[in-house]
Formats: sequence, structure tokens, C-alpha cells
Amino acid sequence: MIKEKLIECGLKVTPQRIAILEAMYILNNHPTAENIITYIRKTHPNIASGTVYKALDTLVENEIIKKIKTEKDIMRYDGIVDQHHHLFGSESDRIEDYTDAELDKLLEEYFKKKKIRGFKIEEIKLQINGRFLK
Amino acid sequence: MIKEKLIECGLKVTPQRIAILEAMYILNNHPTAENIITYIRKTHPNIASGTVYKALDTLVENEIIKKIKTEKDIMRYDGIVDQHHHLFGSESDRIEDYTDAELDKLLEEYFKKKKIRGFKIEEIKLQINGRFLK
DNA sequence: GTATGTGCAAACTTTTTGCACTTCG
DNA sequence: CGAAGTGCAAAAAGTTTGCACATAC
Repeated sequence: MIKEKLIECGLKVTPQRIAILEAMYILNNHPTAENIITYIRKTHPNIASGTVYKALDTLVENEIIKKIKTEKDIMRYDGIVDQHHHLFGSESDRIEDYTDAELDKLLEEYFKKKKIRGFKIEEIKLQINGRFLK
Repeated sequence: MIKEKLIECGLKVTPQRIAILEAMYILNNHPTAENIITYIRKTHPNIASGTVYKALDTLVENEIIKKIKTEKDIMRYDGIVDQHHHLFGSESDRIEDYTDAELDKLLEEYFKKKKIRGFKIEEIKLQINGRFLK
């Protein structure tokens, strides 16, 4: 199904892209480019980091993966493109997914009534900041 | 009132910090470090960029300003620390504030009922992605 | 006077770029 | 075959660091 996604977007199916997507789904902890490179080098020792960055950009442009907004100067990626929110640990770099259809519906209805002047909403994501309990 | 904020936090009141905070409040478009440096150099030509970065870090640590989560590898700062959300332009780097007490209340009540297991919420911020209409 | 902050320049990290070579379709 | 993708290494961009000097209190 990785191949299919690439084909649908008119992207060439290369071993590097497949490896990157596989890595994304295996390391599903919102990996950094570095995490992905390290992981992939186990099986593809020759992959260049430039290639990974280029491939990630392409995948983001084609909405096969997403970038995550963080307050670090290091980018993190998300292999899950379905609507979901993120829990951000205030004491660590941990980011977890939070899926909540009821909440999404509530927000949708809220903003159906209450428009924001001069702005057309495309997507609403919650940044839920707090602490992960042990 | 800028001085007072610094004093409250036990920080020394230096011309550089005052200039940075003034810049933050004047350029209230969620400036980058670069924006701030450029602005300040008009009146303080000798300020070092390292100083600005250090001062911004200190101000963030003391919660006088905040960092904004973005999906760029360039940091943006926010001089407004009261609870508010952000509108992110999907076709530009524009970020606008969105303050909505009714929404905050709705969310607070929602999460009072619906707990997230293993996570203690400290703050909820909406990333509202979409288009700014002309 | 002393702890704190600043200026400067070098270093570091992450990401981008250019170009020759390779590969997918 | 041709367009698209890759590898490599160099460079860019943004930020951090170390240290001598300066300043706030």
C-alpha cells in the first residue's frame, strides 16, 4: 500500500521512498529526519541525508505525510494524515496522537455557527500541552 | 510596564531587553529572531544577534513571551501570553491571534468530563489552519 | 563588588542546493 | 529514452557557545 500511495500521486516508486515510508510507519513516534536516516541506514547504508530531506519534502507536498508544528528548530514528521490532535509533553519531546471524533464534531459545529471574519478554516488541530503521567 | 515585568522575574533591566520587548510589542506579528534583530538595530546598531537569542530564551523561560509552534525550522515569538489561539495561513507565513473565551470555556468543560488517560492537560491551543481572505 | 548580561566571532546543527550520475516507467 | 530521483559534498540558514569585557543593582 506504500507503493500505491506513491503511484496515486504520480511519484516514482524508488527503494529510498519506500524505505522512508516504512520507517515512518514503524517508528511512529513522530520521528525527526535524523531518526529516519538512522533507521534507514541499517538496511540502506548508502542513502544520503539530502535524499531523505528531499523525499520527505515531496511526501509532505503530496500529503502522504505531514510536518508537525513544534517549538523546536528541528522538524518532526507524522505518517498519519487522518484528522487527529497532538499531546505535547511539556517536560519532554514526547508527542502522542489524540483522536477524538466527538471533539471534532463539536468544533465543527462551533465554527459552523461562529465564523472567523476574513478567514476560511481548512483544518483545526489541537495542541494539547501537558504532562505524561508515568 | 516592561521594566516591571523584568523586575518581577528577578531579571536585570538592560537596554537590550527593553528594546527586545518593545520590538515584540510593536512588531506584534509573531516576529522571528531576525525580524527583531533588524528592528532593534535601527536604534541599537551594536546589539549582537547572540544577545538577542539569549535574551529571547530568558524571556521565554520566564514566560514574559512565548515561542510559537510552527512547521518551519525558524522560530517565532509571541509577546502575548494570555490564552489565545492562532490562525495559520496555509499559503503564507502569516499567523494571527484568535481569542475566544466562549470556545475556551467549551473546551474546558469538554475535557473536564472527558479525561485523557495518562495525561494531565496544562493548556489547550488551537492551530486553526486555513486561508486569509483579502 | 559581584552576579548577571553583552559583544563578538567561531562553532554547531539542521536543512538546502548544485550537479553529475542513476533509475523508473 | 527522458523525466524524475539519488548521492555527494559544499554551503546556507538559524541558533548556540565561550570568553573577555561591561553593566545593573
